Parts: sequence; structure tokens; C-alpha cells
Amino acid sequence: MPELPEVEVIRRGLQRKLPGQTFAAVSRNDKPLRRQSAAPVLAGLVGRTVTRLTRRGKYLLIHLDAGQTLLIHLGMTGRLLLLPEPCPLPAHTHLILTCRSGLRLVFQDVRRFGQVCLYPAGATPPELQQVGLEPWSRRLTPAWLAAKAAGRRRPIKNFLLDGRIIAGIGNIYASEILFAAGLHPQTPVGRLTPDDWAVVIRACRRILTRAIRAGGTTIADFADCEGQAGLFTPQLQVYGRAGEPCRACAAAIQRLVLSGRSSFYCPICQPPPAGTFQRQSLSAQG
DNA sequence: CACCCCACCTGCGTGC
DNA sequence: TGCACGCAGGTGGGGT
Repeated sequence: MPELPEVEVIRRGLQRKLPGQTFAAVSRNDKPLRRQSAAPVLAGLVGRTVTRLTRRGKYLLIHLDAGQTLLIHLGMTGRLLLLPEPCPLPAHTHLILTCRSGLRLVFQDVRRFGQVCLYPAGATPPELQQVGLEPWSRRLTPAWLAAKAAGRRRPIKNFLLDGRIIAGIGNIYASEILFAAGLHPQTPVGRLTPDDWAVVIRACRRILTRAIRAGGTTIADFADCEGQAGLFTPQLQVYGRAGEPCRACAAAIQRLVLSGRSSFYCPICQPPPAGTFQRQSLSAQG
């Protein structure tokens, strides 16, 4: 579900309601998440007041008055909802943070790939050490990306999905960014020029900005903290559209699997680069 | 080091 | 109707 735009939409929604709220109770169910602080650690949330919310890549950080940080990752199906006290809880609710006001912050996650960890004041969450540059970072330049890609042959789709390089791009937006940039997902990164990287950076920022503005992309699960679906879905150009006509040229959108993940592209707008893999795919087709 | 594969989970759609 | 299978927005550990 949640890539950078969806996490940012949730962050903005929570930022409107949560600062100033003080947690009065913490309750959890017995099914473990992929990563989760032990119950006694989470109990340290009681009595703490939220100061502000930030985001780093796909991680959401809830900062507390005594300096602690509650780090949350939504995995594939995680949701964060703000619910009033007298209100039934959705299935697969794993954590309920009840505020003194009665407001409840609920973490729901069907597949339990999510993460909720509380870190003490002064600690840098280890998860964040490996996170790459934010898409809008001034350090993200064509030269920086070209240096990261030098000598590598991995497909640009996989490169964009590598959160240790640019943070926050997931499987939907990787395909959308490459369509916007006019680059075939299998293009080997070492072959791209600084001009190509400039196009990628612009496409990345443009797509993510539009997606945030539209409230994110809802395929099946995503909802903001008030349960509303994202409206970027009808603006998707290629993701999930295999066999449908390209909105630019009407050619049939193609699906291909890279590193086990579906990738979508237009064969005309994103022509394959000349070279090895093209010959291989042609010969494979017989 | 670079890169791929797979596991981790549950639910849903499809085809037999 | 039931069952088997493939697929799904993410991450990280292990293997080549």
C-alpha cells in the first residue's frame, strides 16, 4: 500500500489532530508485527504528549514531549486511523493508543508487515541509518545519481526501488516515474547520462508531488487517517494497466517482472535501449 | 560488493 | 461449491 506519498498524506492528516494530545492508554493484540517494541516499552507512551510528526522515506515518526520517537512503518497493508472513542474497531487492529481526550490512534495491518517501535530520547532509530536521500533533497543531483550508478548494470526500475539510494519510491511510483521519464524499466543504470538522471529527478519529484496533492493512490487498502481513499489512482498512467491503451500513444501497456515485482511500461513511449537485453528478449520471443 | 530470491502474512480473484 | 494457485503497495536476510 503505502509509498512515500501515502505516508506523507497520513502524516499531514495526523499533524492536524495529534500534536498536543496526551496518551492515556496503550493496548495491543497478541499477533506480532514484523518488528515491534515489547509491551513494557510501548507502555512508556502513557503520559506522553505528541509534539509533531515527521516522515523519512516510508517511515512515519511521532515525536513526543520527553524526546522519545515512535517510529511506524505501514508495510504493505498498514493503516493509521484516528477514531473517536465510541466506535467499533476494524478487524486486524494491532495497536490502540487512546488519548486523554478520547481520541484513539489505531494501527491496523492485515498482513502484519508493518512496524511500530518506540525509541528513547537521543536515540537514532537504526532503521533510518540506511534510508537514502529524500526526493526533494538538494543533495539529490544528476551527478550524485550518476556516481551511484557508475559501473552498475542493474535495471533502473530496481535502482529506483532501492530505498538506500532515493527514499520512498515503491512499486507503483517506480513504474509511473519511468513512464514520465520515457525510460524503459530494464535500462541498465550505468548507461544513463547526467541528462537522463536530470529527467529522472524531475519526473520523480513531479509524480510524487502530484500524488501527495491527490491524497495518494488507493488500489485496495490505502486510506488516510480519516479512512478516505486516495484520488491519484485514476491518474496512474501505467501501473496495473497491462493490456490497456497508453494514454499518450494508445499502444498496449506491457507488464514485465523484475526481481519478482511487476513493472508496467509503454513499449512506444519507453523504448528499450539498444543492447544485450533487447537482443535476448527478441531471441526469446523466437 | 552487487544483485537476486525468498520469506514474512492474509485475502482476493481466477480457473478447474 | 471447493480447492489450488497466483498475486498484492515493503523490507531484509541469506545465497550466488
